[in-house]
Amino acid sequence: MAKKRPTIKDIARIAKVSPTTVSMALHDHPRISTRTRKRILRIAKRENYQPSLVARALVGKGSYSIGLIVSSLTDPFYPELAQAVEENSLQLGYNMILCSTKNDIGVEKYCIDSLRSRGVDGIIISSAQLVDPNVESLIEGDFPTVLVNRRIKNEPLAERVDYVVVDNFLGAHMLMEHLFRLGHDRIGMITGLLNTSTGFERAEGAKRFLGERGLQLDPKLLTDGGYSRELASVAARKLLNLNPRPSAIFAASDEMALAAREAILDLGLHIPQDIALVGFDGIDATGYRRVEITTVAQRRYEMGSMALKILIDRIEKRTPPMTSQVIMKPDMVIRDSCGYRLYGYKPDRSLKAMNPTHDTVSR
Amino acid sequence: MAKKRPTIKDIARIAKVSPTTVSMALHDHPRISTRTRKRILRIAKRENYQPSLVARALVGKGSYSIGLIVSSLTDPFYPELAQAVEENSLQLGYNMILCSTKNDIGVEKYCIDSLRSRGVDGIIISSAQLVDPNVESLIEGDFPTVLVNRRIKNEPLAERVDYVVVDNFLGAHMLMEHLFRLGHDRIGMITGLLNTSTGFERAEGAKRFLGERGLQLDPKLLTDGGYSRELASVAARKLLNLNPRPSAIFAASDEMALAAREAILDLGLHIPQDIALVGFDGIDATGYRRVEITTVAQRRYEMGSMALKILIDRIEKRTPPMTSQVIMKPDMVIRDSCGYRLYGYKPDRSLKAMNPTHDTVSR
DNA sequence: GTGAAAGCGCTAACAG
DNA sequence: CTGTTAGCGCTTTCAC
Repeated sequence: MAKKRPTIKDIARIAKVSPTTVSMALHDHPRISTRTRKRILRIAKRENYQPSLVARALVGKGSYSIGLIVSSLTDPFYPELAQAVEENSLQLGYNMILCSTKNDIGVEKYCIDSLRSRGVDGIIISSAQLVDPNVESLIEGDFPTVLVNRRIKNEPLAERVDYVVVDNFLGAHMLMEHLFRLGHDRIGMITGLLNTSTGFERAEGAKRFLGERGLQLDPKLLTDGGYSRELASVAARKLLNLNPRPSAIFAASDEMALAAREAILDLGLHIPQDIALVGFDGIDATGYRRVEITTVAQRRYEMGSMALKILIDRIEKRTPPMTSQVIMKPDMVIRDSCGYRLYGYKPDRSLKAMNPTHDTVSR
Repeated sequence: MAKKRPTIKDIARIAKVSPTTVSMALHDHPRISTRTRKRILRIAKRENYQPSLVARALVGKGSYSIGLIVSSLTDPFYPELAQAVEENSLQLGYNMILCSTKNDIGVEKYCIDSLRSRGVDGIIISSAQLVDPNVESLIEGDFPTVLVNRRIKNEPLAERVDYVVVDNFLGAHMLMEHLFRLGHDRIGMITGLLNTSTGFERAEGAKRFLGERGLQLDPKLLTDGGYSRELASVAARKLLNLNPRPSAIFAASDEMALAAREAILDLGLHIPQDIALVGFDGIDATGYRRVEITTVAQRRYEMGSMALKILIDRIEKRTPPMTSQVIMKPDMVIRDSCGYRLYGYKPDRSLKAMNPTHDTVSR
């Protein structure tokens, strides 16, 4: 039954001073003489005193805690992001409360409410939907919020919120161009959640690429993977049963690409000889030998660190409504799943250069 | 600047009752007439009132939050565990504060201190070391604590703490027996952290297996992988350069097995023809086609759920010092990395049966 | 049935 | 330099 820990009063009593003095000593307040401060610090340490952060939070200075909302740690995209947020939080004296929504907007609301009741100083959300009432009311209430990975669409709110995302249009474009230059015209697509910016933008990016070349996307080649392993698996099978079969599959996430890979291999088909495959995200597994899936990588740890930094700045420096929106450039990583190393690009397919790393827009 | 949310006083004022009444109405206290309760509830909802959990925590009823301490989410063993703890916590009205220690006992101390200052009602620790002063003082202070994955050794404290772990001795034994029956005598071992129960017990289990058969473990065949990808990689290379080369490698975790796999493949060797490989944990990647590593699987989600359940019971039912220690049986999953499907067991190597699922010891 | 008052642990005026 | 007082938002006796 948890022996209770000493309070500031206990220390005060032992040190024969007032709680105020103890409080100030603990905060290095100049008013307190060095001698008594030292004495108090010594006693506090001896008694194993730890100030109650809940009392501190109540009195109103902030709770030194933040919330992180993800879809699910089970999705390999998130752990590294969460790790980054956690490590950096701790570093700065904050704790991180983690919530997962499983992409359910109702759960998301519940999480946000809990977090706010808990008095967190800010929230990082990586599970936002394109139109997300929960996020909207956070912004409207001027509550310190940073979106990461997925952003919202609704103007004018979308302009007022900080975010760190990857350039999904560009990523999709790079991947499609890669496939196109390898000679693929009939590309099956397994989409992510289309009500999220990542899902929507990746699909849109792919379509635009085709559009620019006057190609149409056969609706049959568009299947819904919903960022789930299971859905992606059935989507892949659907694509593979098409006649004629697509010569390549573009999965909007590596998790789904991995599922597609199993489906392909199950049919006894070879990658890339029989069919090419690309993913999106750059999770570790795509790089394992004999897996070797071409993808577009996101620097997830960095994204988490940046999001946290932005949030803490917002909280501590009370920076004015100066929005910082970061759009990172994804890194193309070409592996064996499309046949580039085997065949190279077709000479008759033109190229367009892609470039730098990431850019920040502040205004 | 975060518009501030209504307090119980605001609601009281609007409803023209006292804060007491509001509080009781919110808690369905029988004293309050149904009519006024309804009215208050309605107003509370309209004003979007959410009780401050920090105030509630301060007043002493418990904070409805718990802490989860892991080594790092970056290690694929943990995300699922964390997800389980989080989901089930939320379900029960708790929030989860996540901390990662990177296996540093100092960081662990810092995490525990923060958590306690935050008034968490209990802590689940998956990163304990065999002798872990931080865990010890938690137990001594009778603070609700559940160990998961790794347990402590020090008697008598080790007897008094709740835990959920897998039978690492058995797991190692199963794996060794599998290799042995396939004809392997010269088995290289990449160990985990030997100052943790998992690392120690897996190594020990392997040694015992050998010992029972009158075989010695050549010290050269013992290398330290420290549960890190990088260390495991150099350990694997060391083993592979041995002359004669071991005919099999036993990695104490799947992460390390994956690293070993890369090293093996880098040398142009074939698995299992040139060398067999086994891991431990049952992470997803081991099951991908063309990866197919034989391993011993832990039900990580279930372990997380159980640990949480035990913790909450301890917190809410204030169950007396009735320790519940769960040792789960690992599940052997035979894949292609040892050649069983290719060659089968050698007839001259005897078998011993293994069995059920998990058992609970309560006393 | 309802309200007033005290207090959880801490901080921040305001006095001395 | 140090102590007294009040109050953060809520719950809980104890009166009415």
